[in-house]
Amino acid sequence: MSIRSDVKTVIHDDLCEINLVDKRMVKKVIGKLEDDVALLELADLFKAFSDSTRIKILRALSISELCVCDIAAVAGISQSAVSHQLRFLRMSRLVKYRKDGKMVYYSLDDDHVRKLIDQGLEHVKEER
Amino acid sequence: MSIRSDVKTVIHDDLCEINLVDKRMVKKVIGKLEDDVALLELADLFKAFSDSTRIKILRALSISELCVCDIAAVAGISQSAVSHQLRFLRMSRLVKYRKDGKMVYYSLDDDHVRKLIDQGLEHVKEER
DNA sequence: TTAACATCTGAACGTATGCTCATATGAGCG
DNA sequence: CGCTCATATGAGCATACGTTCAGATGTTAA
Repeated sequence: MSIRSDVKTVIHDDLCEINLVDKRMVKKVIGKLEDDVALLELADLFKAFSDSTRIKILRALSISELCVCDIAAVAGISQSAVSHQLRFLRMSRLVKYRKDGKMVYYSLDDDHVRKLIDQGLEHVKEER
Repeated sequence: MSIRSDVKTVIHDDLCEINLVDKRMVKKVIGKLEDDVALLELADLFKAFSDSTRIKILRALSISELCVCDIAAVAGISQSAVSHQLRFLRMSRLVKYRKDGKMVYYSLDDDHVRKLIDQGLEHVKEER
């Protein structure tokens, strides 16, 4: 019930008071900012790209559709690890798959994925 | 010294032998794939975007330069947490800063960062 | 100099993450 | 049917990560 007077605290709801340097700009930024759910989804999207195994898989699939064991060969990791990561990518809707007998072939679900990887690679390459 | 006969094992160096379904395609993909270091850097780049606090900070900075305490206000988290994440982003060379007295103002280091966020947002918004 | 303030930093702690290992499922084949 | 192969999955474990807390640093102003 009491009003917090802790210096470090900023009450977020109504943008008050304490410790704000440029109140107007803070309001403006909060106004433009996407809602928390969207930003969480955005973070989760990038999370899919943030592991070296997964990015290798995604990059490989951006070159060609591949079956699970060939993905493992390309990425140089165990089939089990690949399978776990593919599940992650499937659930993130970044890859799709088709079954052919006992084989399962994976490919990118969406061209955005390719674009994101390309954009990222561009940045990485510039940093050299 | 002994040659592994474990079925699950694929010797990566010379693309051999066991469990490869489409040997030609595997070779082709490996040929096109960036080297491990580049892919690791790529994963690290995306890692910077993969946390909801960091993406919030980056997105806020893509709207306007802000000082630390205003970032904390916008993101709704403690100044200390912000500071730790800013260090991360600084070391990833995604943000730059200028000092003005005791204040420190952060902004995006590079337009690629903005592009990546925009591209990601586009994907997220389409998924609805 | 002292006080107040903005920011930074290290340690500690709980949680999330990615791997391995063992095993399950499910298709093709003899 | 029973075997093999391709893939999937659950448990367990070690490591990585993000936060908080306490305190350090550095700047401004009285």
